[in-house]
Amino acid sequence: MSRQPATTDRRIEILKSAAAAFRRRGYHGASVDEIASALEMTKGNLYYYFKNKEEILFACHEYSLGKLLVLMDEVEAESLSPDARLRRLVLAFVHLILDDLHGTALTLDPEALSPPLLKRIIAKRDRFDHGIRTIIQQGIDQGVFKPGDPKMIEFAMMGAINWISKWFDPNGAMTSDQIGDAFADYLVGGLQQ
Amino acid sequence: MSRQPATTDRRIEILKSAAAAFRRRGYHGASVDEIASALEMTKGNLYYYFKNKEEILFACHEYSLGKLLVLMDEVEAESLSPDARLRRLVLAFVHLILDDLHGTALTLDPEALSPPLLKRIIAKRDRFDHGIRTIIQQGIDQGVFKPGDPKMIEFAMMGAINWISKWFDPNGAMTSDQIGDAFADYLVGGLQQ
DNA sequence: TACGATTTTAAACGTTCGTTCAAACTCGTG
DNA sequence: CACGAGTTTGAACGAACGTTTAAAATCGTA
Repeated sequence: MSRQPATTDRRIEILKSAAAAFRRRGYHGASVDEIASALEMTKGNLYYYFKNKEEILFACHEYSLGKLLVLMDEVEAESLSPDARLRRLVLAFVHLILDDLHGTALTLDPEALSPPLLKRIIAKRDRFDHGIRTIIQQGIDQGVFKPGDPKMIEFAMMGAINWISKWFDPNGAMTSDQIGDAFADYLVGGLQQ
Repeated sequence: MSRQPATTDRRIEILKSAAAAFRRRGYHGASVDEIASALEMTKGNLYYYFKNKEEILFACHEYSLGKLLVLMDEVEAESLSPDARLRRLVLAFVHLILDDLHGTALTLDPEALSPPLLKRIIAKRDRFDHGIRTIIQQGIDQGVFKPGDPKMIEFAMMGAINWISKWFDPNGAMTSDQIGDAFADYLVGGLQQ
């Protein structure tokens, strides 16, 4: 286990501050100065760690999607029935979004990225989407899920989960555990026949 | 039936152009000039119809929410069972978003509004949320829906539907009819026991 | 046609923002 | 202590943007 260089830590701090700012105001609404000030650094200093603002947004997406795909790989490695597998993914996804990414997931407007960077993000997201869809299709094929269009169902599920960041209140009554359970019950339970 | 003044028509055209721009680039990412150019008018001219950019965003939200609440009132006036009523609302909601508002609904970042305007938007949105939740609660009480937290279920439903604007492609294979049916099947059908 | 109200224009403004850069500072190591 | 690489600063820039404004154009109507 080699220690990662100090700049990596700093880069991650910047990403967290940037993600928070982007979440609050959107990519164009958040200023570079705002991201830097939250870390008590000057905005010029950010450019020692990142080439420009767009690269920061890109890194945010890479970070989130990376975690998501690791999650997917882990769950795929387990031998579970489609419904158990889907439930585990929903729970883990909700927890990842709320506890780790603090509401940030696929919500940080990717359209703000220039085409070449956007393409790379979409490619990763597609891998995740495809994984979910495959599980749904398997569930339908095996008769544990009601018949339906896996693509539409997956879009609905992902929308429901991604939307959480719009209403979640860390100081509110609902914990991420409760939200995860409620969502799994509704989104996966509703699929079972 | 009195004809509405010409300025009203022009205002609506502006709102449509603005909504499209806001949808593409977000409120801060879309420029006033972009909104005006699409209508072949100068940006200065916009200020004859609206006080400022924020008022345009506010009017977009008022317009959308107004339609949503009219919808809700219409459905409430019909005497239907909770499941039929919820299904009708989901279908109408999907159609409203896709056919009429062209993907715009509660997605146009409301957080960009200043507190006083935001408050008015939230108040309207709450009325709609409450209406949906009431139907879900009635369904649970009457035993046609599985037990669950109406608030979480409503958040999940609204998230799924609002998210449609992120992936919908007007030139794609899915029509708004098909999407509506698929969503109603999954979101309402999954609730029935 | 002529008048007044409505609508549009084009230029200018003040500000904010992303980015650059040369100089200054920090800190571990020889 | 001295050196040099790594890091931070603060000021400056050019461009983009929202908004204002006075003048011009348009249009309905008498």
